[in-house]
Amino acid sequence: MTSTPAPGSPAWWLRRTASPTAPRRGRGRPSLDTDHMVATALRLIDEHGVHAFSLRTLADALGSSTATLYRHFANKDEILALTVDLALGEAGTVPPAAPAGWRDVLSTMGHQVRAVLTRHPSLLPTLMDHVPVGPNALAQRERVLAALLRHGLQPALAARAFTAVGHYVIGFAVQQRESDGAPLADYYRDLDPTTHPAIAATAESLTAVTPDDEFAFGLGLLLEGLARQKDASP
Amino acid sequence: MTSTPAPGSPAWWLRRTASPTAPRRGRGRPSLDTDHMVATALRLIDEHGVHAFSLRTLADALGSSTATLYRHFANKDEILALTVDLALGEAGTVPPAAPAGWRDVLSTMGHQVRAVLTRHPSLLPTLMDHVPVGPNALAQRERVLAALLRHGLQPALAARAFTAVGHYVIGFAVQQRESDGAPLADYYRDLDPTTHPAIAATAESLTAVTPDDEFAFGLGLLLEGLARQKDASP
DNA sequence: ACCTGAACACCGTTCAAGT
DNA sequence: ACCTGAACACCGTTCAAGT
Repeated sequence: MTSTPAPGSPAWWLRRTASPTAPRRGRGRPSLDTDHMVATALRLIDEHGVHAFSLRTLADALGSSTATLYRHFANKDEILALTVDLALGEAGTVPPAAPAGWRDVLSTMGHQVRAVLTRHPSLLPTLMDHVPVGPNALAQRERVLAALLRHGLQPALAARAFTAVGHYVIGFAVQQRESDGAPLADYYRDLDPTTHPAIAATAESLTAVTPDDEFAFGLGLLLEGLARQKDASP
Repeated sequence: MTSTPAPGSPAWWLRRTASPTAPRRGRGRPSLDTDHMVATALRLIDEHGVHAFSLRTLADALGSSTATLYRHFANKDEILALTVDLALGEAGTVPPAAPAGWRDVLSTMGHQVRAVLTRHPSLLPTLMDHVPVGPNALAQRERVLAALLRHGLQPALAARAFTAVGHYVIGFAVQQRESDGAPLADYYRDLDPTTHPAIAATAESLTAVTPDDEFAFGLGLLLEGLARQKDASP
């Protein structure tokens, strides 16, 4: 009895990347069909949000039918996972050409992933659902980890640092996301100061800084903590 | 033209908490119906996962019908938000009775929220969807921020620290969540070492530590970074 | 006044029937 | 061999009809 791995799971990716239906670039006929379908899905999600994305809308945009989609993908989750991986491929080469050190590697990675999320904010829910383990995500993880090891970080610290920066970027994007057109900080500031004095007091200072400054501040804080850890057990 | 706030949004919570249908504890007849419905929803989600949770299953469990649910809640999102807030209410009193300092406050908060997520892992996707702004979430934020201010943290740093710890706990829970029965670390370790040498090398060290140690390590790292920031601009 | 069966407009997924 | 209309079993939400 062979178990069928759930889409988006590591085992599923292993199966998919090993299968002959996986897109082959370089040699042979590239399966442009699949690539085009995923690109179309990404565009639809960017334009109308992941909430409005259905297999019927994708089939319509492709001039096909929903049943045909199942000849290219196992199910909707697979399409969403491929969409996220396609967007992560836009992150560019991480680390940069000549990183000044491990801090530079992680800082660049953080800003590049943030750029991807800024370009595709609708992907945030899907990105949070599963740890991305598609080919582009794996390639990025490999590049960054290799650079960190090259700069002398211990393996355990390198892995944790990669995860910490990734989580920070996603967490920041969630926090920054507006609800109902008004930032969360406005909501906190308008709370009754007598029942929530501390929230109101701290909300004032929240709106003083720009999102970019806030992002850089938190990222610097994270790297500072990592540096302390590195020096503590070198 | 009055805009109808989206469920789960700050504006929506303002409307709901101000409405007479909101549960009133202490005085008058408590609307045990609503509380019981939310508690049942939480139990169903705990038992069968948020994926299997539908209004029909909730109505069946209550011996009622889906249409009746709409006399108590605006829609499904409202029920999910109330479920998350109910679970957050289990976090206990944060900060502890006699915190040794702002580090103790944040550390306790981190461990308590982690305990909630351990008890209700199925709530993770819902918790990531929206920043929780229900009554229990607000009360916790107020308590923690007040304690941080009392211990001398600047308002801006206190707000950032609260958010950073919250994001860290959620991010850790996502990372720890297993997929397909096998931890993510196993997947990384089994990758081809020739194509992904750095991932394989760092994966070995990932499985060496227990989740509890890993959690405490990362939290300590975060607090270390915050301490540096506090000392830099007091 | 309060509740609800049944309908509505969807959804992901499957498959017999077309070419 | 490849595609797809139509069906299936759902879903959240609404409302006319019951009591």
